Amino acid sequence: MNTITRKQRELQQREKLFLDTARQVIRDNGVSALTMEVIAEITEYSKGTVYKHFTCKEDIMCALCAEGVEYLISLCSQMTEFPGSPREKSIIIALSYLLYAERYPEEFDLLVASKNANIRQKASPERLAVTDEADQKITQLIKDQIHAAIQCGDLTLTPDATVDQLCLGPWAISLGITALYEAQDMISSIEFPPLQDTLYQQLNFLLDGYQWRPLSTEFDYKKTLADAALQLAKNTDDFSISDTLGVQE
Amino acid sequence: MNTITRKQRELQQREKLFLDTARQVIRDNGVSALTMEVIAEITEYSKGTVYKHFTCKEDIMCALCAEGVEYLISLCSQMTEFPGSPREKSIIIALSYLLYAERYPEEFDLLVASKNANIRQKASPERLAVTDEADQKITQLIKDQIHAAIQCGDLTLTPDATVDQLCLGPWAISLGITALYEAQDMISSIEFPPLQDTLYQQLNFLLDGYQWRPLSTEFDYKKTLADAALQLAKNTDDFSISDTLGVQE
DNA sequence: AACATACTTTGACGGAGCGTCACAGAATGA
DNA sequence: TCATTCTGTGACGCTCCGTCAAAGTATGTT
Repeated sequence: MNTITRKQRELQQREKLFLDTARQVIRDNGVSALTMEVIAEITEYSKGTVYKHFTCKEDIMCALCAEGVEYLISLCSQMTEFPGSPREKSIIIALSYLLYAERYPEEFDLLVASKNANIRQKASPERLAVTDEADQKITQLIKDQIHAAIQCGDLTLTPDATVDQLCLGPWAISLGITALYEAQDMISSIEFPPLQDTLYQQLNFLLDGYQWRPLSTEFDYKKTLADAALQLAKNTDDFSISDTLGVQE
Repeated sequence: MNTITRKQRELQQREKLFLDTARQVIRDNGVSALTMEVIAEITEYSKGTVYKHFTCKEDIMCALCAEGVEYLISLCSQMTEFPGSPREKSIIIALSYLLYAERYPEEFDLLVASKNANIRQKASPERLAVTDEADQKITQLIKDQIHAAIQCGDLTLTPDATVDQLCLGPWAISLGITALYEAQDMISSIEFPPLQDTLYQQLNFLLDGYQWRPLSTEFDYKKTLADAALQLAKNTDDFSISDTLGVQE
């Protein structure tokens, strides 16, 4: 009877092994180095066995994305535990995104690529449901802040703007800026300041445009960021985080 | 003597033929259908000849991107000839971007993908220089509006914001929103209003955050958009443009 | 223990597509 | 007419994908 659960457990473990291996390959040698054969070789299973878990290469990529978003969520929830206004927390969420993109650029590329139809239509529906669930959780985090801001009077919805729309803005600007920065070497027409500065600044402009109080002119969000980074650094024992976010005590 | 120029002309014509063919393949059957063999077959040349023009598949993709941006620039310059304030023109530029993305989603995917390192590092340096030049032109269009706005007092730079940074914002938000909309079927957590509404709205919020006058509360940019769309429709004899931009008389 | 049955794993295989290069063929010039 | 140079070709080798028949292993039955 409990052999079934043992089998299932083993299967789960193996899936984790495959995914961990895939992630490591990407971190070491980039997305282009990720092949089914390589995963099979490293894990000492055969290709056929890998295909028992993942319908195709895109399926693995989407699975990695979902895990990436889950990691992002764990960063966010650690950082938003820190007390602060909804706007402070929103900024912290966006900068968690950046933290992820800076540390694992190859995986972030995957995240951008997986928003593309050609990848998604190959992945299995089951896998896509999982990635959707992860996306749902992270948008919920942002939506929560928007709702909280409305509740406490920091933010007032204009008739033609919904919570969903306000949520799209920060998401899009984080995605867009980070994607552009990936290509900065190839765009000579613009002088790129450090990524974190641009994202911090543009996000503040956008939220100021929403009239989301306290405005960036009324409150120093740099301090929020520094505190949150320190908090996270303590939690994870990793003090390079403060560097990445460009905050110094 | 002039046989050299004839040869060159023929070569240029053939390159155009290859690119037009590639674009058509993508429009008809998507990026995944684009193979070197297919281009050779359709044009009735051999694969080797195609490789005389393009170092690899990514090279063709980057060439198509550059042409796409050139098309975008032609849209923009048509629309910005229309009289208006710098902010009006900036909004028109962003919505040209949308116009392109809506009409040729597959080609827009390419544009997003080509911002990714894995594509760029395969393409030839010569080709990348051309795409960079195109990017340069379009950022210049935005920068021109920012400079004009500063000149006439509509916009004041804060000490920590440069023209380049202000230029990144609208670019990133246009890119980010359009990319997210490509994936909207797979993101169930957000109710997506029509793309043009979201972009129009978020861009206004962002520019309001810049304190770029006239603010969206002081001026009806919907009218600008409708006028510009009508202008472009007349220029191109294509009245579906007004529909795409969601403006009605 | 011996056998039957069901499940798991394997890697050889066919296929798609990339990029190359030796050679065939055309153009140019002497 | 022949030599030389330039151009185009497509067969070939390679990599990687995804499949599937067959080998191997576990479980259950007598």
